[in-house]
Amino acid sequence: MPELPEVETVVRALRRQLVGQTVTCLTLHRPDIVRPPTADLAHNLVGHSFLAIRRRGKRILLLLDHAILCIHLGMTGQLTLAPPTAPHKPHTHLVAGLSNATQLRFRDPRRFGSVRLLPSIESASQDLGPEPLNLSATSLSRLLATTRRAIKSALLDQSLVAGLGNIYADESLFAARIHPLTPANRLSPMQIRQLNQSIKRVLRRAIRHGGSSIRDYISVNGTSGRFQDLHAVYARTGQPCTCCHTPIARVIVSSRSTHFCPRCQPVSC
DNA sequence: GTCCATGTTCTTTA
DNA sequence: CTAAAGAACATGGA
Repeated sequence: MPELPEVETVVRALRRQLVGQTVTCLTLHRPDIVRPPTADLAHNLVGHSFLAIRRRGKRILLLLDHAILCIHLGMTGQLTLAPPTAPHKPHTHLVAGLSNATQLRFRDPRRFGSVRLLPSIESASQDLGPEPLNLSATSLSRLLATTRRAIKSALLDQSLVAGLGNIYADESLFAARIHPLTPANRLSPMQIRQLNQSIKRVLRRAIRHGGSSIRDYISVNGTSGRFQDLHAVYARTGQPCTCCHTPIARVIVSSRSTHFCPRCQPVSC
């Protein structure tokens, strides 16, 4: 489940190896990962160079001279660099040959991922809230005041804040000691400051550890992240809380598994 | 064979 | 009308 830290890890690795490379050829094994379906990827990529690489929320932005290639990893997407001689893993949907004789490969068994051609950097932020790493408590407070949904549900909403998914929403709420079902607009100013700080700390620490390799996530050179070993609540149902040893509980919020410590994250009223 | 994992988008409900 | 909840998508693994 690539979320902000996993995407950031991929982007940093790609930046070192991909910037300056020119696309020499393109093979699209599954054209249905390209959106819109009418976009002519080969025409727009072959002969063009990658000028820069950025991340926006969970989106990977490869800047070309005339457009932006926007890649979303969905749930199981992998973006790797490999020599042409390396065998293709199943579900490899796109292969771009590069001028340094390596290949940029995109595989995605579940095909929730996508590859888009965008006209401008502004269009890459369409429907996305601010970056959580540059967010002030005041801004977060204003955003959360607009909804009465459970805070867990609000944190998953990319149009509110961009980049958190199920793992880091749960980990951030645990670090802030906030119950995931608390209505977003009922958090105290103190809780919001705590949450804002916790989100940043959790995300920075996860980035430092190369993200979480839960199921399919790997970085550009095929290496796994290490942050899954440091999760306090995610996928730890029934195991003792790292802080108070109470068994971690699991509830469903917004039809997603939500993990929390009933003692460290009490319902606040 | 059943159930579960989840990011996004579309549809339905309140 | 709007906000929120729910369904659907896809596929491998337990």
